[in-house]
Amino acid sequence: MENNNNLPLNEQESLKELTPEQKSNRQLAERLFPEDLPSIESLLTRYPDRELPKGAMVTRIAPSPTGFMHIGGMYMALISCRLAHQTNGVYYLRIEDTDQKREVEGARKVVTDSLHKFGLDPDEGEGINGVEKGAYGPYRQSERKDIYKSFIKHLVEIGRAYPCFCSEEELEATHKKQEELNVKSGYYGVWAKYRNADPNIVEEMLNQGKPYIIRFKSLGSNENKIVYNDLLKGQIELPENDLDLVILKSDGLPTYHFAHVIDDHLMGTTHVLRGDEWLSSIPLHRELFKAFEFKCPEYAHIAPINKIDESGGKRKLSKRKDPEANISFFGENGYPEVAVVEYLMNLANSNFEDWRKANPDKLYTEFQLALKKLPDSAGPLFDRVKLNDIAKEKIAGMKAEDLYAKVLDWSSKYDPDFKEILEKDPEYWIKVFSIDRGGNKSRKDITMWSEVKEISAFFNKDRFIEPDWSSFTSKLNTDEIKSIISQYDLVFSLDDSSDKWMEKIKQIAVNFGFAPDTKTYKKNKESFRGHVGEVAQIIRFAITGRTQTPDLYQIMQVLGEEECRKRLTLI
RNA sequence: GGCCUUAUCGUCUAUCGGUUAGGACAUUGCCUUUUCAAGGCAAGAAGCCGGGUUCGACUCCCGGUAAGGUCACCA
Repeated sequence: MENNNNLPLNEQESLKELTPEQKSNRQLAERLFPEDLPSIESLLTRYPDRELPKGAMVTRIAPSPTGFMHIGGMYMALISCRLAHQTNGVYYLRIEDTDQKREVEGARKVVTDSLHKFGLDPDEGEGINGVEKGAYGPYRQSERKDIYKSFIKHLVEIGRAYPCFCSEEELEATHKKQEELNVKSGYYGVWAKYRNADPNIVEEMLNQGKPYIIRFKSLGSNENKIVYNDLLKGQIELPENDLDLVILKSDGLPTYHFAHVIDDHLMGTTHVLRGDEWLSSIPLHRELFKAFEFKCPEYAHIAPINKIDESGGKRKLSKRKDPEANISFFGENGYPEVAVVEYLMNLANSNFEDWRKANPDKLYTEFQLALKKLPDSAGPLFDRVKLNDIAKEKIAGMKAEDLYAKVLDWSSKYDPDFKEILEKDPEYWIKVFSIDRGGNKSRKDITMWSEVKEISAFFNKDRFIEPDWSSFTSKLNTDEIKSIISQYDLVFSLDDSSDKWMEKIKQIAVNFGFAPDTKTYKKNKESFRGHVGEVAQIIRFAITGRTQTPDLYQIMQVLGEEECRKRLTLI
């Protein structure tokens, strides 16, 4: 059995020899936490140091379950994952659900599913099946209440934490007063009402059942500086923390600051990668680590992904205003996940794209991500155009079969109509997707799966719409266009080789006063009305209703003779 | 307002005192081409401002300016 007050026996025996202050602290701790809590010693044994090879990094991603997976969170997860795995370390997931107000149903699943989708499943913590793995759990902060309480109780015992009964109004009032007096605002020094409160008063408040929170008793001074070395930003001088900040909320859950210190210590995190909004909390966190005599992890404070806002300023991608802030945006539009990942890799280490160019076939995980090369600037702007380019490149490199599978998968979720069309004749659609695909001259015309239906609409024989010739501009008149098409209808054969096919179009072009190729045309522009391209364009438009398509010869091969004839006689 | 961070082509960035300031995306042009793409080649495009230090500064220092962050019982 645990003893109740977490004290080694010999100290318990010498309880009587404590100073009055120590004694009262211990009584207070007992009064505040009468429940049976695990002892610090037992916790420290329960979470032993990790046995990892030298240089191994233990990283984590610690989202709060808001039902929304931010692209910035994914960026952080990617970097954390790469760094840990590159060093044979551990990358784990911890759910930071200490804010009950923000609790959203099914939010954890959004996190695990998103991570899974992008190939960033954690080594420890909750997986897609909802089951936790790993020996350093539980990995949900709401399930670690007793752990936090044990440590807070310890802090009270040693006089480094105390209850505060201030109401919201009271706090606001001090803040106002501080503003009037033009002094630093916050709960500190003389402004910390309950910092050195009379034990009797505290006891009375407690007896009255007054609501309270627990504050950390800071020993720092705003006048002093601490020197901190950020993995990204280098050496930074910050003022010491002197605020008695809340560590345990009235709902019995810890604040981020406290949970961070306890969890990252117990779980053996070596490198904390987090948003740079945390940078100014470093003095507090350092003091907290010191209070427990824990070793401080290394930190890298990473700037968020931004966008230009309405007024021209930079702002973090916003959950409410920017659809692309939500990682699900990319799935809904049908971006290949790997394109998003590689875009993010590029943001993380700008030399990634050079590596990618030199190693087009390697997995991105073979790239050595350098912590030192993470940008230490103010935060990049999200560049959809650049992402699009990467996506096009990725899709162009895919096999027709894989493309079919991906588009089918996407459609079954977001476009059942297209799914049905695709499933009707898989072989046909794979042939469609094979056009201009493979080799190094693949078309880069698809950015996301959602575009495929529209781009390949003319391949859908059942729904082919008669081309709208009024939108077609040509130096040829309607009669000539009609004549070209009917002439072509007479001569074309699907048995023709691509050369022969070309020959026939050239012949028609010549009949109508066009040069058979661009070279001839350019040499002697005056003698021709144009070159064969313009005639081919007419046939293209008749067959597809479009001016931009892949190779027309192959299109006709896939469409088949009957369909081609049908379309050539429509006009 | 205090404290902290950041500042190079339109965008992401390289450079760690001496470079014609490099690359990628985007843009434009040319070549190639049956169209459209792709591809190849090329062009335009940048050191916030002002002071220092130095033989020499994008790089180091100081000041200004601008942008971002932080100053919660949210993380």
